[in-house]
Amino acid sequence: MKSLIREAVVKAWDKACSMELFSSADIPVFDVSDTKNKDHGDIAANIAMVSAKVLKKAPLKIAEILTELIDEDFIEKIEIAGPGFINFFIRKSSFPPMLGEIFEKGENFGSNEYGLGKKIMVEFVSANPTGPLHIGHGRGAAVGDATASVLKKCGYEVTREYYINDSGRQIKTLGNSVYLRYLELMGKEIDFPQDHYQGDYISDIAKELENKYGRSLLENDENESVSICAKYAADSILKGIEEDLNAFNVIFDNWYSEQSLYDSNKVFSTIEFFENKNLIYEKDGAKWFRTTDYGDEKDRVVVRSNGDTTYFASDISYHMDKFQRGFNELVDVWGADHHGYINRIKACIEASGHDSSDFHVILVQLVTLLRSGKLVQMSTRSGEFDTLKEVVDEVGVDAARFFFLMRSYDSGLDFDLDLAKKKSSENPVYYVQYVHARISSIIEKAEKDFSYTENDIMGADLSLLDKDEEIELIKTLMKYKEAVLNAGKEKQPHRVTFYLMELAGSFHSYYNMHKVLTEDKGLSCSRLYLVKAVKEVVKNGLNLLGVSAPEKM
RNA sequence: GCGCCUGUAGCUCAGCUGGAUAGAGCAACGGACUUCUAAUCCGUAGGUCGGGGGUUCGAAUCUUCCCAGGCGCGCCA
Repeated sequence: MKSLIREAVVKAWDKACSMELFSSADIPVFDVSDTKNKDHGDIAANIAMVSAKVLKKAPLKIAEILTELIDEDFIEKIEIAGPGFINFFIRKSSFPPMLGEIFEKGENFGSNEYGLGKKIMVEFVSANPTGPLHIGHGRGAAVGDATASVLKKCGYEVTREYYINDSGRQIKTLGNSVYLRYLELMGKEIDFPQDHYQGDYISDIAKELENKYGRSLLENDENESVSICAKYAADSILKGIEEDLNAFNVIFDNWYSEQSLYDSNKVFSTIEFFENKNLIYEKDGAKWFRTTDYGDEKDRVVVRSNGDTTYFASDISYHMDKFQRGFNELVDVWGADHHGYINRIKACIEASGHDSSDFHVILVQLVTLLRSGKLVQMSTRSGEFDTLKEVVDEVGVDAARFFFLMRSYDSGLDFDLDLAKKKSSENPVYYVQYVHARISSIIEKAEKDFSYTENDIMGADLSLLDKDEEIELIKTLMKYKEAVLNAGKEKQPHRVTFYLMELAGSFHSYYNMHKVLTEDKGLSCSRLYLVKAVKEVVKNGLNLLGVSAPEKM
């Protein structure tokens, strides 16, 4: 609709130019937007104000000229208001036919071609395989997954990837932690260091190793045993992570191992590549990347003076590899505490000749858990849970995902466990899902009690949809496309969540105001048509969020 | 000290690529179930958009300086 208005305005502009009413032929950038206020019609354009300067005419005069040159069937009337807004009132009857698109496109309704022809990778969670996922990872998982879904709907070819930090010091520490617990099981006195992994899951893994190897690990060389422990523990924890994610409806296309970057020599060749470009230099026995050349605050070490590469080194290599694999754009979902890392990665991307604007970091802010209005301690030592699995087990996948996506990721989130479980009006998940269940129930009744068939509904006379609430609902439905596009452009999946809450509100109002099923078959079927369209869009949107659309509640 | 994020109704937050009278949910108050699911709806009340300057036809939105909170500033990952 907006694009039709835009076309009409452009047409009028050209006409005005050819009639020499306007001096300039270049049409300035202008907005065509939905109005907030009904008195302002359905759609407003600000072209008169925007072009006042170039045309050297008063906005009201420009608006007057343009409106006289616009003549379209679907426009009922045009008004000039305020400082020069042109307000368009759309003929009511032009709204209901728009619903057809929803059924024609089905699952593809809402999709657009914004990212067509582009490959994009969304890398998210990527938690170290040294312990179970906690609630913060859950937020990252929900945000990353929904972002990926939205991007796909925006035409991108999307890959969801998990980067496994299965190399380096923390894996050694993990192996050591497990080995020590294993020794403990073998009856040895141990001294368990504070900086090792404290959780009970470490002892559980040690027990598994006992079952598998008996006492034989004692006989091996210690280094070898530790590395067996490390490998086993990382695999086992990673498997648990994958299970928890699957249970959370998050499926990755690819699991990418950091170690593989070393095995294939990619880390080394990346360093060499930048050394040849004179972007890596030696100082104090270490190798430094000249990230300050590209806007970073200080240069960063890639190879320590003891010869070990840093995490940063493999991470550069990893990001280079992403581009080499043919991705045009990269999205990384990180915890907010990693924000200091952005500039150095961007620096390397620029240094490698890629455009850092193709690299988007979604910084997900902290999650805190609330029970009975009180903060749940997030320490692993306390008896209270903080793992993703426990939260999902308690509140369910739908509520958890919806809550994570209910606000902008750069706002902190207080996850209220009691609210998430509550089956009442306070809980927004059900507010949206209820729409789907209600409509399902109406349709079932229409078929059973009234014997209205699918054909009756699809062939309904849409001109009967003329109530204000119906037009409102149709307008809201059509806004879905815009919500998806903006969510994709901005990489902000919460826009879809907010849209769904708006649509749900619009539907519930309508439902309470007008009965769908009546003895009047014609009217009933046209309303069923409308309501079915709502059902489609709700399902479509919930699907993007990874939340189910129940038939019954 | 420097950098990033945040500050909008009593609470939790949208709105931030500049647009008209700043929105929603919860909480509060008053109403609506012989009805397609009341997990719902309708209404009332609630605001110096943290504060001051600047940019312009127009600022919650852009800019600058302050104030407050969170996070980050390793040859850790």
